[in-house]
Amino acid sequence: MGEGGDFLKFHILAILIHATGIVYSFKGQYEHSIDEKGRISFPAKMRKVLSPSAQDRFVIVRGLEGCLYLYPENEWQNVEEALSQRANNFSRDGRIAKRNFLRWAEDVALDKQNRIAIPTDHTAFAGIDSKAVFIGMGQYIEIWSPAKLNEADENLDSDAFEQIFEQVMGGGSQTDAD
Amino acid sequence: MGEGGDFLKFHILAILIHATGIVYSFKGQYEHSIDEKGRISFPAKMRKVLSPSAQDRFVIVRGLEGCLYLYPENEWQNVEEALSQRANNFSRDGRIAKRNFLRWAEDVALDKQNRIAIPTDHTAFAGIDSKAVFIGMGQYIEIWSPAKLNEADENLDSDAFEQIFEQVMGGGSQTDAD
DNA sequence: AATTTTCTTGACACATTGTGGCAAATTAGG
DNA sequence: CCTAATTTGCCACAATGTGTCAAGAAAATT
Repeated sequence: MGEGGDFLKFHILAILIHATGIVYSFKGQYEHSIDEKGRISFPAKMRKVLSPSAQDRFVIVRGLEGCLYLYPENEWQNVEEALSQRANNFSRDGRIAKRNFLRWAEDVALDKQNRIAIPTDHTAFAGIDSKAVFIGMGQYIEIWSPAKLNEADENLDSDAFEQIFEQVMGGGSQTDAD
Repeated sequence: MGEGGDFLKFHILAILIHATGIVYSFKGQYEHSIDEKGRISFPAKMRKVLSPSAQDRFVIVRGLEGCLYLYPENEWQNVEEALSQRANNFSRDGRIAKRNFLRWAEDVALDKQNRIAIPTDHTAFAGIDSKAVFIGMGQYIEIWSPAKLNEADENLDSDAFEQIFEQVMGGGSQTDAD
């Protein structure tokens, strides 16, 4: 009952939020377990940050350093735009770049229990078996195997980190102007 | 399906998608096997992205780097337009390009089991025998022999690729409301 | 501290997809 | 015509993907 009505409400809300320029961003870290079919529940706190225009749909893609990137549908459009600007089909390098982006990109969606099914290609690539870590990265989310994440942490040069930290935090005042 | 609410949902969704400019495009990679008659099943996830105006019909043509290009019918029209414009502007090279593109173009269509029959000319050209790989490239699809694809991968300059990757993936955050 | 609500996850059932084998239909050649 | 070769369609099985339910854990509320 009233499903159509709720749906309509939902999208009117989406339009309003879009119009008023409210932008949420992902943050925090959450470790969840994956079932044998590759399904993992999406962190509730991240779901609250999801723009309704994403419609609970994502694109998952191979990332750098052996992790996966999860883009809400609405954000992914920006990626595709950037991609078509950077990588045109008329140059060989452009085609190669485009191919190697898109070939590892797939649509995923939240199910009724708020889980996403990570394709087996991607779990294999990221070395994920029974557990995975979601890390909020602002406009997108990284998904890591706990083991690989530890490795990456160990490789972190803490001096370099402090430097970056200071640079970013020092300039923070102008970032929120919309 | 076939319920009133779903019908409504579908059409509201269609309108929203149109309004927000969401354009589906092919992505992902799928390896399927070919039977001895050259038939290969079209990836289900790509079928979901197909515009109804394509009517399950495609044009298959020799591509660059030894692979095949598969264009949905509706998209092929744009290709022909672009071709005739280029042919006019750059007379001799344009004519050659046009001729060598069109002469290897053939119509294919999904059969009732959602397979396409790749002409033997084309499988021979692409070096495809028992397996083939579909790669979504946005507006069209590439079809590769697994062996040739591996070769092509080896030509990928991974440093250059990471650079492009960062540019494209990072570009999402700054974009304002449309 | 007790109760309610939400979240996570295991378990199960069912739907879809990919593929091989085989039959029917169509085409081509003698 | 009749036969051979090719194309197209159909069925069935296995594997995978998807949907649902419900128990337990965690968090929030009273």
